[in-house]
Amino acid sequence: MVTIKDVARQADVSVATVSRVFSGANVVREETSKRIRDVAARLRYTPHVGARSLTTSKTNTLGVLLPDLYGEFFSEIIRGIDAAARRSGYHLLVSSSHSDSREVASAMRSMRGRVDGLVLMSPDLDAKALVATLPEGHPLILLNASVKQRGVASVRIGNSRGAKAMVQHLLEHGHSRIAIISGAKHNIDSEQRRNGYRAALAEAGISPDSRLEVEGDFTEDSGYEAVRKMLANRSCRPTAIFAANDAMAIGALSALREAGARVPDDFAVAGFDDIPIARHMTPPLSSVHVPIADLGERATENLIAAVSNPKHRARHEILRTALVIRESCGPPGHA
Amino acid sequence: MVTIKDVARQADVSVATVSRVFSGANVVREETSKRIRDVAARLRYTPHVGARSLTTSKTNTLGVLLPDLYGEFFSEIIRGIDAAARRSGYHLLVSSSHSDSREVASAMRSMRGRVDGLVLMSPDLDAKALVATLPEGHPLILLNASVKQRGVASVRIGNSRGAKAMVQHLLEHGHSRIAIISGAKHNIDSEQRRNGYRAALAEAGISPDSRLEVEGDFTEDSGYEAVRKMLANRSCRPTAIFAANDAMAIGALSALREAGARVPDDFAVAGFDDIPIARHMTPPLSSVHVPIADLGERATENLIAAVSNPKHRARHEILRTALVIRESCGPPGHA
DNA sequence: GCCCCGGATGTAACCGGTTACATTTTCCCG
DNA sequence: CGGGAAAATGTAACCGGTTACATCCGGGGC
Repeated sequence: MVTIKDVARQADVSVATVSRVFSGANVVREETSKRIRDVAARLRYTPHVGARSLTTSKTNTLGVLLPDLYGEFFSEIIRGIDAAARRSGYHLLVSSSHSDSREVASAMRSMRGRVDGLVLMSPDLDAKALVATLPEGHPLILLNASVKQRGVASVRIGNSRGAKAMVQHLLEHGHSRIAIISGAKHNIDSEQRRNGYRAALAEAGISPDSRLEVEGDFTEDSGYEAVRKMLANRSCRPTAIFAANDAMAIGALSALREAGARVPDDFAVAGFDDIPIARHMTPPLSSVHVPIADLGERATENLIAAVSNPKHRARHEILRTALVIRESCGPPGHA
Repeated sequence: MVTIKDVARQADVSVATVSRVFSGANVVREETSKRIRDVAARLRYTPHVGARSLTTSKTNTLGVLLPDLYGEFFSEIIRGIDAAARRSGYHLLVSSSHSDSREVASAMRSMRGRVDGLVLMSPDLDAKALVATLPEGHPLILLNASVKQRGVASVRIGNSRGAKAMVQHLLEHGHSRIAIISGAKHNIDSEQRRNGYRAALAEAGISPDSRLEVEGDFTEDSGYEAVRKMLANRSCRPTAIFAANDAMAIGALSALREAGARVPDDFAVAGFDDIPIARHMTPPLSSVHVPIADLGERATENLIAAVSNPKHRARHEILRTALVIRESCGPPGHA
C-alpha cells in the first residue's frame, strides 16, 4: 500500500508537506503542491483515514445501533440517518440485530475509537444500564428509548397521543369493540401505543377487555396470526382492529381477506407508522403518520451538533404524529 | 480518554503486557492478567480499535456502497449483508445515495484504511471505470453490476431468465398483449429484465410493440404513473402488466384500483423481486422471487473469503430466481 | 553451586498520518 | 546588496496501540 512517505520521497519533499497538501492547509507553494498531487495521482495515493483520525481524534463517522433491519420502518430510519450524516460529511458504521443488552454493550464498546458519536435505538432495552457502561463524554443519542435520562439526548415518537387519536377516531365512527394488536412485550413503543389505546377507551367510558388485546411482535406474520386468533374466538369479535404498527396491520388485512371478511365493511383496520407502502394497500391503510425518516434525521442532526460542540445541551425531542385516514377504517357511523 | 498507558501505569506493568491481555495472546500470568483486567474495568478502558487497526492493518470492517436506501429491496440487501458480516465478526460502514460515478469514486476513496473490503452495488454505473480507480489488491465485490470484469468478483440476479419465465407464464395464461413497466434507463437490472420480456415475446412469435413498453424508475409512484398513462391510451391496452420490480407493480395495482379496474379479472399484474410485502397485496402479487437477503449474504461471504485469503479466486455468481405465482395474474386461460 | 532453559515481562520500533516548532528560502525594501 | 520579516518546508514528537527482540527470573539437572 502506498503511504505518505512514498509520495514524499518521489516528490522530493518531507512528509509534512505532503500532509499539508492533503489536509487542506493552504500553505504549500502552488508549484510544490502540484508536483505532490501529480505524484500522488500517479501512485494512486489516498490518505489513510484511520491513521489520520488517530492524531486528530476525529473519525467523521457515526455509529448506528439498531435492534433489527427488517421492514420498511428501519429502512426509512436508516435513510434519514444517512441523509443527515452525508449532509454533514459523516460516514455511518451500522450494526443491527441486537436483542439483549450484553450484545449491545459489546457493540458499543467495539465502536470505541471508530466513531465520533452514537445513535442508539433500543426500544426493548433498559437504556439506562447501557449508558452507564459508556465512557463519559461520548456523544450519544437515544432513539425511541425506554428511559428518559438526564444528560442523554433523545428523540422519540408521540406514541401515546397518536394511538389515542386513532382510537378516538374509530370511536367517533361508532366503533366500541376495538381490538388492539400490540407489539412485543417490554417494547416501549408498543407499551406507549397500548397506553394511548387504553386511555382513549377509558375516556369514552369503555371498560378494557383483555380479550381484545392481542400480543404481536411487530411483524406481518404476527398481525396475521393475531387476527386468526380473533376470528376463531366467535364469542368476542371486535368491529375495529388497531394494530400497533403497519406491518401487523398489513398482516391483519391478509388474514381478513383470506377469511373472506371485508374491510372496512366488516372490520375497520388501522395501523401505526404510516410506512410508505401503507397507502398502497387494499383498501389503503389508515395509519398514524410518523415522520420516520425525520426521526432518523433529527436524531443525527442533534448528535452531530453535540459532536461538533461539546457544550451542546442534551435535548429531548418528541416528534408529533398525524392521523392519516384512508379507506381501511371506513366512513363515519358505519360500525 | 483512558488509554493503554493509563492502565499500564495503574496496574504497574508495561503497555506491552496490557496489550497482550487485551489482544488475547495467552502468555500473561493469570495473576497479572487479573490485576490488569480489574484496573481496566475500574477505568472503563476499551482498546482503541482505530489504533489497533493501524498496526495490524485489519479493520474488521466492510464498506457497503449502495445507490439508495429506499424501500424493502435495499432493506433486505443490507439485512443480508449485515447477517453475513456479523456472523464473521465484521462491522459495516455504509454509504448510500450515490448517483453519479464521481460521488461513488470519492466514497470509495474515503473508505481507504477504514475497511478491509468493499461491497459495491451499482446497477446504474459503469463499474469498470470505478474499479480502475481503486488501488490494486483491494478486495471488492460487485452486486448487480453492469459489467462482468475479469478478476473482480460479483454476484448478480438471473434477471433475464426470471423475467422471461414470468412473461412466458403470462403467455401461457392466454395473454398476448403484455405491457412492461421497465426501470430506469441504463440500469442493468432493468435492461436485463426487459430483455427477458422481449425474448419471451419473440419466442412466442409476438412482435414487440413499443407502446407497451413504458419506462418507470423502480418507485411505486412511477408504476402508478405508468399505468395511468396506459389507461389513458385507449387505443392500445394491454391485458397483462409486467413490472420490472415489485414497487412499481404495487404502484400499478393502486392505479388500477383507483381506476376501478379489477385485478386479475381486467388486468393481470406481475412484479419482480418478491419483496416480503408482495404476498400481502390485494390480490397477492405474483412475482419473480429473488433471494434478496441471500444476495447480500453471498456477496458478503465471498468478500470475506477474499479478505481472509488473498489468493481466493474471484467468482461470478448468478443467483437463480423462482416464479411465485399468486393471485394477481389470475387463473389460466383468462385473458 | 552453576548453567541452561523457558516463561513472564519490559523496551522500543513501528503503523500512517498531523502539527508545533525549527530551519531554510523567498522576497521586499532601504 | 544586505537585512529581516514572511512564507515555505523540514524535523521530530505524538496519537494508541502491536510485536520482535531483549531482559529478567525461577527452577531443574548436573
